[in-house]
Amino acid sequence: MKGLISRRGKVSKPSPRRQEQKLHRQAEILNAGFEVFAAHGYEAARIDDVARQAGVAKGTIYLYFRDKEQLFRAVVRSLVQKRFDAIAGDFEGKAGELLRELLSRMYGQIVRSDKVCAIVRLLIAEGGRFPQLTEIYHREIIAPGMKAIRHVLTQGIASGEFHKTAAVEFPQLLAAPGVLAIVWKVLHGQRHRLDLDAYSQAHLEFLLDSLRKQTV
Amino acid sequence: MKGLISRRGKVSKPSPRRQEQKLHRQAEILNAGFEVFAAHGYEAARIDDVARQAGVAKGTIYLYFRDKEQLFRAVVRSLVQKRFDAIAGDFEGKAGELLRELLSRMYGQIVRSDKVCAIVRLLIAEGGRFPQLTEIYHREIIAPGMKAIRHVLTQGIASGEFHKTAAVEFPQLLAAPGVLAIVWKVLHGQRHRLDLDAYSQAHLEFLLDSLRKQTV
Amino acid sequence: MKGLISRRGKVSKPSPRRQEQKLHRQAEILNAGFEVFAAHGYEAARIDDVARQAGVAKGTIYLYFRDKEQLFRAVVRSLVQKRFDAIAGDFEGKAGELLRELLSRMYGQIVRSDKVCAIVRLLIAEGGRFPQLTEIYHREIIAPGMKAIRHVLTQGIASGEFHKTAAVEFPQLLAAPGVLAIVWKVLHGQRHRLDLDAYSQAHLEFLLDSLRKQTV
Amino acid sequence: MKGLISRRGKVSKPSPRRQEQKLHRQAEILNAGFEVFAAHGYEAARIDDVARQAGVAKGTIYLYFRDKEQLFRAVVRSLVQKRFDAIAGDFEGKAGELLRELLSRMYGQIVRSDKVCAIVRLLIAEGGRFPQLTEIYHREIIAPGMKAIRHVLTQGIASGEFHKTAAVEFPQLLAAPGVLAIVWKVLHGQRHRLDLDAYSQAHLEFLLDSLRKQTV
DNA sequence: CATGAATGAGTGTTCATTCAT
DNA sequence: GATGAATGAACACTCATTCAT
Repeated sequence: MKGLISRRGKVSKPSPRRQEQKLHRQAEILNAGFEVFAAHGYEAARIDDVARQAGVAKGTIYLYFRDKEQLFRAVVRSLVQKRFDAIAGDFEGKAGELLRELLSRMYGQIVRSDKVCAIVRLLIAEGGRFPQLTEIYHREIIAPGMKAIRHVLTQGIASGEFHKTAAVEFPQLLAAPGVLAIVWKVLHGQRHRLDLDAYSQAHLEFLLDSLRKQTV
Repeated sequence: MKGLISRRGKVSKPSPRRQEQKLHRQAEILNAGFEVFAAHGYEAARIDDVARQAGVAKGTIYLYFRDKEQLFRAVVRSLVQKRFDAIAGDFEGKAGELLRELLSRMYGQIVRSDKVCAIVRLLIAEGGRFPQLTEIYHREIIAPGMKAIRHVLTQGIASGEFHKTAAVEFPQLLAAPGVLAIVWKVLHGQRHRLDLDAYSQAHLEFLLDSLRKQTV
Repeated sequence: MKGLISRRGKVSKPSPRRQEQKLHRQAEILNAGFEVFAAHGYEAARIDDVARQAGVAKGTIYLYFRDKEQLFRAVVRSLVQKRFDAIAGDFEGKAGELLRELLSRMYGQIVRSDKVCAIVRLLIAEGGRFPQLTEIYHREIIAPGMKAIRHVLTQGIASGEFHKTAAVEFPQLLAAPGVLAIVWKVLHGQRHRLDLDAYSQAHLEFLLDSLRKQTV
Repeated sequence: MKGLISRRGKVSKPSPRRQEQKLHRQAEILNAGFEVFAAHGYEAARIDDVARQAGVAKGTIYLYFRDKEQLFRAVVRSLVQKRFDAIAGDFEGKAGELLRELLSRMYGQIVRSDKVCAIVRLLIAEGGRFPQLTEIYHREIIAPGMKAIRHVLTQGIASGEFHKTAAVEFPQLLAAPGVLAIVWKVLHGQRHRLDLDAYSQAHLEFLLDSLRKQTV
């Protein structure tokens, strides 16, 4: 009830205009927070920088988030929510085609995204401090992703296109080159750039070599 | 001879005893530094903690390293030097056996090592701040590792055991599941433990499925 | 108009009230800084002491001055600005009177001032580290002072009251006893106090003896 | 008695050789101390630098001086002892000649000496912290110097060469330009160099103008 | 609501002093 | 005696957090 009744006794109307502005401002702070946290990591990130980046005063941050830690959590959570919806789409057609489509999305929307790379770095760097965040990430992204891979595989096996494979147990084996590519980008950035087109193509071939039944 | 006789005629005795102790001290500080940096990352690491962990006074650290940054660099460099010598061993025998051996070492000595995982986390987390360090890592570890993989593949292809594969261009495809396992450990630690025995076994089967010529 | 309207449309109010307080704060810090630097010298001065003396928290100092050095520079500069305006006044009348007036001001406003003595000590002590500061002091105080002396002398010579003197070349000769008195105060403080009234009187007589034409 | 009997019960002979070396080393430390203290002041001086400059280990300093403060005191005292003996010589001849000689020595041996300037700076800078040191300086240097000046003046007056002057009461008036010259050197060092030859010449003329009886 | 000046606990670093060798 | 490695108290400076305006 707190806050619903103003000091003057009038019913406080959140004023949709205001409400909107508030959300907008919160979003701006979250964006700014992401940029700063991604650039420097949790400890090295300065609230001052977040505020400047967001175009608000330092104190304003504290109107929206209790402290630095809550800001960080909110930033990471906000990132999870938007991501990877695209992949959730269902696949139809031959298993080989599905696989191609899956990889295409994986590289196109995940590996290539600088934002995703930044998120991954952040999670790896700060995961120890904030295990719940990686938990969210696992639940929302990793598990569904593995489920999708497993789905394609079982479908391919059922249709006779693929032979039985240990990858059903460990869908990670299929996704691993994508993960490596992200880590590679994060670690070697500009200096040893991976040719992602060729790499993803090789990845697909490699998978099909492994999965397809001998067509003798 | 330089330095043996001081300007004042005093015999300068580096005193092998002292010298030894100094190296030992330095090693202790590096170890302590690794633990603290690995646990908290560069920024959040406290020199105080490193000192306590090493069993020396805070000031002592600065007798061995100019500042926190130099300590960190030294820590990371010291880790690179010791690692991964084992893998450099040469392989003889059938390509399939080589591959099995390679994976066995990869999982046994790298993926399973908590220390390696900590190093990887550290490099990913702080690589942006210290690009030279990841560069060293690339030169000393990644590049030789990729060369070893490529060697096994070309040998297998030459002997007719393996068919041609895009993995010769991108040896990363072979190693990727190992990298993923490390990242997995780093991210999900205890909570979603990967059964490494089964995983590595699946990895090997998956690779052989992909690489071996159809034996009809 | 710059800055009145912020990017977000918020009216930025420098708030004259705030502005004023800020200047007042700054002045307080400068005063405190002077006392502490004067008492201990640059190196031995503690920012903590300056803060306590100024009645603010340590961090506040750094809102107004980048670091200890900038604070010190600002302190010294602030001292130069206020000083010695009085002397700049123009003199009328007989040269002998002018001289008496000049000395009177010199002793009354400069030599007697504990603050001036402190400044001189500070400049002598720290001049090596901050040459620009003594440069300012030379430009703003010394050079004008010498000009004033020279003016009195040439006027006296022109009017036939004084004979030609080497002091026109070196006005320092006239001011020297004042400088000595300051150094004396700084060095011997309480212990061998100089009777400034008698001393300045002797100084005047000595000068007139030297400058006046023999009246046979 | 302490130290006279060695542990072995033999009478300990200080061994003149050793004794000598010890004094020599002490002297070297004092010299080094002076250079470092003169260059940086008491607080900013580093014992480390003194040791390096003296060519001994840091710990050795503490074999000769209890702590930094005692070292500083010893340095300053050692400087006083050697100085200004020359001036103590007695003067014979006409008062005007005596004065010329006095000034010649003052400028030649005091004002021109970089070492003296450094000492003066040191005394002014640190006198507040070490009043006893300036006291020594006053007793050993200033007072005798003033006595010498007074002597010349009274002799000149007695011989009828000089008329009565307030400078007998305040011999500082005679020496002041020398003090100013030192302060000038200390403050303006290279940037506004004083032509000491012309300056001292002007000083002499100025004094004689003031002191000599009208020779009409 | 928003601001940004103020706070002060906390950190990296220095350096006088000690002491085992 | 001489050394220089080790110590730890002390200090400049930072930055998350608060709060008067």
